[in-house]
Amino acid sequence: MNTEAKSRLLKFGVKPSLHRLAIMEYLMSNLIHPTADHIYNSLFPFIPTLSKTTVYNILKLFEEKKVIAAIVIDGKNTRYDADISQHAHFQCRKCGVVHDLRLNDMAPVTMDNPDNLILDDCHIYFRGYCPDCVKSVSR
Amino acid sequence: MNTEAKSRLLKFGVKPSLHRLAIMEYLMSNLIHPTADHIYNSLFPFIPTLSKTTVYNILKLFEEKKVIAAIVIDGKNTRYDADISQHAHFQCRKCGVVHDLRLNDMAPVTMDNPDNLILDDCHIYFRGYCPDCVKSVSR
DNA sequence: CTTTGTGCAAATTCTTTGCACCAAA
DNA sequence: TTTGGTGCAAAGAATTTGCACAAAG
Repeated sequence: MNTEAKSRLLKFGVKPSLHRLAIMEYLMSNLIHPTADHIYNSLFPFIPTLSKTTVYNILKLFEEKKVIAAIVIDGKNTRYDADISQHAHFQCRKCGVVHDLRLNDMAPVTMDNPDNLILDDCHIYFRGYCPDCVKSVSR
Repeated sequence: MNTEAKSRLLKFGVKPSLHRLAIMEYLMSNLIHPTADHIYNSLFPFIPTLSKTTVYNILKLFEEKKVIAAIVIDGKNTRYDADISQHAHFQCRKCGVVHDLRLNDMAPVTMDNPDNLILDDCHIYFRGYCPDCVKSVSR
């Protein structure tokens, strides 16, 4: 059911076209931090009229409206996450998979902000190796 | 004087060629998180034989040897930082400038790591607007 | 010599843009 | 009938690769 996807879009002021709903629903039910390419390839079999430009357009719109979060870790592919709660990410240097990590017990943090920067959002990510990959890597 | 640059390279097991020294020295005295392009353009006038490929080669080598840190925030340009102490970054959404931010009083952090991921490094960055840019942005 | 560093040009990859068409309000 | 969503092809930008030459030990 894409009623959840629909209300999510409406909540953030995004008009729910069929393609937008499909992508939103895909993101909500596949919290694997997919790339634009991944999303396109997954949906194309079911929506043969879908174009990659549209996927990029829609992801950009979603990000601007803050419906989803864009995750940039390796500078190669931008990944997308329908889970916009505050959490950290991990990416394996070898296979590239991205996992969620939830930090516990983080004390209130203060920081010097001598330049009076306006801070919008905070991203935390770790890099390393997943158990499968670490075996096959000479480190 | 590039004696600091030289000892830095030797410390991390990088043979100090002239180009490597020049780039290392540039990074150590310009903690502005430059891009590969920025480094190339800054050094080219003084080293006319320098090629961009070499800049990329050397930066990649430095990063692998952990002489410097690569900073990926916007997925557009990788930036490089000779300051490898643990600190956070800020990038302005408008002008793209990157600043350092130092977090104080962070309590020991625990996290669930159900997948037994091997965590190598941690990056923290904020996005927002610098004081100059926030004026000219309708938000 | 043999290894390593460098450089040119071409290729690759991800993403954006220009523009035209189509659908909905 | 005006706005906005979509799609194709081309452009763009950052980085990598293949290969050849040069330098160093």
